[in-house]
Amino acid sequence: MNERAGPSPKEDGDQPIVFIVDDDASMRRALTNLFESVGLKVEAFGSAPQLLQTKPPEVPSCLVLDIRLPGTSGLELQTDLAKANIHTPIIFITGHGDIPMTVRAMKSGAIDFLTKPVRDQEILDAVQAAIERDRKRRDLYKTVSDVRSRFESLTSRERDVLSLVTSGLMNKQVAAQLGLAEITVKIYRGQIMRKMGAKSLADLVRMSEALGIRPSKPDVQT
Amino acid sequence: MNERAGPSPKEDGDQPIVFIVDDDASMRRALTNLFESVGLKVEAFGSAPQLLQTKPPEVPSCLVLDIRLPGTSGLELQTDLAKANIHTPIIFITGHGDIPMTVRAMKSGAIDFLTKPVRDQEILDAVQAAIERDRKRRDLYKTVSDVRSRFESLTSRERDVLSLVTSGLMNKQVAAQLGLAEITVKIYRGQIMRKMGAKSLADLVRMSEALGIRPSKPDVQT
DNA sequence: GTACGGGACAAACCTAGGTATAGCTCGTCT
DNA sequence: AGACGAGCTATACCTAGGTTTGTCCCGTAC
Repeated sequence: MNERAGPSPKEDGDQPIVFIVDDDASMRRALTNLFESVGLKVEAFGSAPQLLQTKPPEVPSCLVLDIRLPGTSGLELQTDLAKANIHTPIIFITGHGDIPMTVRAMKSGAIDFLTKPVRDQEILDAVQAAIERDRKRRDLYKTVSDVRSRFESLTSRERDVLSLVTSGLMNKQVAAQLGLAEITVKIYRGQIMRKMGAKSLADLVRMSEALGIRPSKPDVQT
Repeated sequence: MNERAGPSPKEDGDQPIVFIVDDDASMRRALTNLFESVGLKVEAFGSAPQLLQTKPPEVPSCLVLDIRLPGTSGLELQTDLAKANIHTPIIFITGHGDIPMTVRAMKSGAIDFLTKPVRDQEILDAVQAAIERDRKRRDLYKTVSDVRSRFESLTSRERDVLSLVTSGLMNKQVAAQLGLAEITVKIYRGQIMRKMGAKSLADLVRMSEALGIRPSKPDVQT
């Protein structure tokens, strides 16, 4: 069913995966067939703990959850995943949901909440949108965590200088604030540019924005 | 009921307003009393067109909408407001809502969706959260639109230079790309700094980020 | 103890950024 | 026609940014 023919090193490069969690085996089968019919990889589980035992996916993916699951409910699973810092987009499916449930799920970031019977096109669209969102989220995350790891390679003094420089101060002002000589700041600044991989001050400013190193305000003078 | 005593110039400085749209007069009264009891200003309407006739508020505010309204439904009103570029947070109240309605409302940005009977504390919390969100939205909007109006005072050449400078190019590189002399770029650059009210290149980069003037990527070299 | 890395600084040197003054063309508004 | 603003440039001058080479102190890991 799933066309994985053993340890083939290529092939699953960026192939998205749909995870299904539903206690109803016939539902799992139906959804699996549906998703595979449009070329998506699928992994299906009967309960929340089974899903949690697998390692978080490294490719764009989404979850299709029945809200009523034995043991951990779909909503609890959503909370647990959020706590575990796993932000795979979730699509809920429900037979007997109510409005407060829906609101809670949507407020917690669910991308859709479908009621049974689910039309094929409806859930395919939802899955497509969810995977697209996850792809974007992953792209952003990759960029930011790359910058963060560079930032962590800075010494504490270099970080001091970074934050003052990106806040717009001149070298001499940075030096004054840190009680250093201007030449020292210049040297640190060069080291920062190299370690951060920034080609220009503009790059550095953007990186520090991404890291959340804010000075005060998008400072404007009248 | 509404304690506005004529044209008093002070008093409504940043006083938030709750707008209510509900065709049930007794419900309007109950909600109005509830909100006023905690010191909130209230304006209540019986239908969507009545609300649309008033000018968009200039203070943090939120909407409390019954989803079933005569004529334009709550959901349609939400869409209309979005089209009119009015992004006041919306709290829906419903007696007989269903899940697809809820999902649609939440996907379109509603902050909450409550079912009757509504507990007092529940809706007060929702209103508080909505007003807080609107306050933040307004703050951000004010900052960005200030920057945008400065940007609009730039000549087209100045804008060219701005985008290349904030993308990290040196003056001579900007000059080469635009077919100008370096000195010309320097002079435009100075004019840009003055017109934009930027105290430093870092400021200018942040402003261009806020304006969505992106070069390509948070450019990193390995 | 010594080797190593962080932190700090200096002299010398070069490039980049930025201002003031002045002068030119071109199109448009009056 | 004349004034005006955008666009463009030059000379001259000054400040800010940035690298290289070399030196010193200190704490810690081996």
